[in-house]
Amino acid sequence: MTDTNGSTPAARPRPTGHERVTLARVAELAGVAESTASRVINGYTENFRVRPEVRSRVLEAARKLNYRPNPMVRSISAKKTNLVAVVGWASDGVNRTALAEAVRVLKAGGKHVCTTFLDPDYGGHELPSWRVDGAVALQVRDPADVVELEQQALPYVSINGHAGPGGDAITFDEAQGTGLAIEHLAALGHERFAYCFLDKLRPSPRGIRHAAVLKRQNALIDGLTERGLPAPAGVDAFGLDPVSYCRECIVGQGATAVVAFDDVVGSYLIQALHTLGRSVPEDVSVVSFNDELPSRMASPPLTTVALPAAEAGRLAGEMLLERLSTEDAIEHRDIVLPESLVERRSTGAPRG
Amino acid sequence: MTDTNGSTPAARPRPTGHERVTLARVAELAGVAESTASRVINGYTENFRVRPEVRSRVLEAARKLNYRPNPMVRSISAKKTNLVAVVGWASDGVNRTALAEAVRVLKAGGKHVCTTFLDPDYGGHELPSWRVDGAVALQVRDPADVVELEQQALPYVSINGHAGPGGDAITFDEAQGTGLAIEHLAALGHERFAYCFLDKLRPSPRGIRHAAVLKRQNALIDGLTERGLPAPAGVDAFGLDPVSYCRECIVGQGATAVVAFDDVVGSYLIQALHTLGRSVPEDVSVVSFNDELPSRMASPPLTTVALPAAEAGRLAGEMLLERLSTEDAIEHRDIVLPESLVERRSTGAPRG
DNA sequence: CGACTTTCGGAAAGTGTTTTCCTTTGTCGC
DNA sequence: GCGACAAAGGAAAACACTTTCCGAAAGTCG
Repeated sequence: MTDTNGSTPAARPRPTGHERVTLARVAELAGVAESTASRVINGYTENFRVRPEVRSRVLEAARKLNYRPNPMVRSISAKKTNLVAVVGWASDGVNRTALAEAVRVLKAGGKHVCTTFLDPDYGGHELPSWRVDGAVALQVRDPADVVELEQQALPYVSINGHAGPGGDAITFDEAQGTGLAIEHLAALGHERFAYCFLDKLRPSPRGIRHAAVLKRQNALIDGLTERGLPAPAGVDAFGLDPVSYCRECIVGQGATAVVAFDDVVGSYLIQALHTLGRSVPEDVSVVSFNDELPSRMASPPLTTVALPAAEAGRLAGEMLLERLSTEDAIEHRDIVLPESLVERRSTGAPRG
Repeated sequence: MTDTNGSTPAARPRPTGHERVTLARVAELAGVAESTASRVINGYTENFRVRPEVRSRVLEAARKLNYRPNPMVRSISAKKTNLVAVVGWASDGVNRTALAEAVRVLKAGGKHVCTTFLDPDYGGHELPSWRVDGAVALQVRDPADVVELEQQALPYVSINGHAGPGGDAITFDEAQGTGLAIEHLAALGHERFAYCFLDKLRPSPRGIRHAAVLKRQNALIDGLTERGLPAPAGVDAFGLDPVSYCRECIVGQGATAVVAFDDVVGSYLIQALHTLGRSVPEDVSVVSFNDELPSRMASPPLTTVALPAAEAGRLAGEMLLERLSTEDAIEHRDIVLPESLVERRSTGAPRG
């Protein structure tokens, strides 16, 4: 440190690498064969015993050298990596919750998890080139996004999105959830609906929107049609800020009930309606989706359709562990989880 | 293919694995040695030439077998993995923007990036056990979070957080940014300030809060003291919803200017103040931080202190690439990026 | 005391690539 | 026609570990 160019003129200081400490060096220091060191360090008990003295000598040597086995090498003979990739991008709270839960389950099952930023918005479509044992796919909308997984016959579970024949899909029943919202609002006496997404709130570089956007919209259209109610306003409103949206698509169209794409959109709507001098729920009722924090923090708190995100994540983790633990082929499973309505204070009977 | 149980009765169908296609199989099919196949596939030109015919035979064989070199094995002799870990969790928009940009730069530099969910909230503190060449650390607050990186002498760059002597730190000048906010508000004539975090909005399992929460708060306290103004209200307000906060800490304390921790908090404040019948900026001025989307969508749009998140990410990526490309030790760099004030419509002179 | 079984631990093969070091073949100048 | 030299590509070592196979020492039983 003090003498910068002193002692070792030829040997450059290798900040990375550090003359990697290998198993061979540990074995040498402990005075045993590599195989013995390997078995001691991995705690083998079958067909192998060592005297406690040798054992501790090996462990001591490993500790002293700060030995870290190279898992890359380890995985080459094991023919598995214990790595699970997350493909796709957890763009919102529901996906993040589900992912976090799936990761928790997978970690508890001894797997390592790493995301790859596979979202096309974040650097393209390549499969993780470092081999993984399996994958969790997040909200894949385009079947093309899983062909790589299918081709490599990699076990995978798709959350909130599409899965091919080689994987499982866990999705939310958007039609049923939207049905709950319609039912609730219709029972209160609403007849004129609007659907609100506020696309400017979530700029999507590739222009691909959350699959749920369309699903909820279509379910709403279908549900209203079934009940003989007019089609919702606002489905083709793009590029509007919240206040403009409210003016044009709610007030302007005489809508008394708004189905908001999610809680964040719902929160903005309430705020914008206030700005326009309308109150919620007296003038306009708002139902949102997801039951995330914003729905509770809004004033009034939002009536919202809750998605079982954590359960989806847990299931995904468990199903993937199951696929990883067997050599046998498991056939495609398609699990659709029901949504539920959480009634808060943003909905009420329409005026008059 | 036609005879399902014909030739190999013992060999179970291995859904995973697929009898991995190795370089040896490619070489065999092409009728060349493994070494030749390897060199062709990697496009070697130095000290090596092949007849075009052989070259194309190899490439054709690789294509036909859908050959993917095993990067695990490759990394063992290369002594590097081309993998960069992201440790920490991109909890908010600023960190996410910075991360996305860093990832973009790193990918452009030929690295693979994978996050490890190293946030203590998401599964504990272990270092990625699969070897990586370097790391991007996100908002590490506790120096203990980088000791592993230091110990392994891994090149790393810390964004919006602490770095030890072996890494670089890129941070935002929160004191300077907060100073801009104070200056702006003081110039308008405000004297009674509040600081608002709304902790309930961001539940943090481990109870560790964003480092910026305290930095901005302290900078505000110091800045006000310097100007001989009273200490801000609301710094010790915990567990309140937005409306309660506004009632107790703003209206109740006679504050006319609020510094909000970020744009989301600022948006909620505006909404809550409306609920209480106060208008922004006539009754209360609000300045937030980050300049994310919510600041533009709020009504009125928020005056906010912008953080150069993308630049931080870009710098982080470039500095890490630099560290990765050289064997020489690079000494610790500490880069502090200035913040800037974006004036919108949530601030004005206090009433009368 | 000899024939066993344990116990302990080393030697070596295998894992899929890269890379170094060769050998073989063809071409050119004479 | 023959030595030299380049072109083309194969054989084998190296990489860091795991795992199988085996041998020697030590204990156990009749």
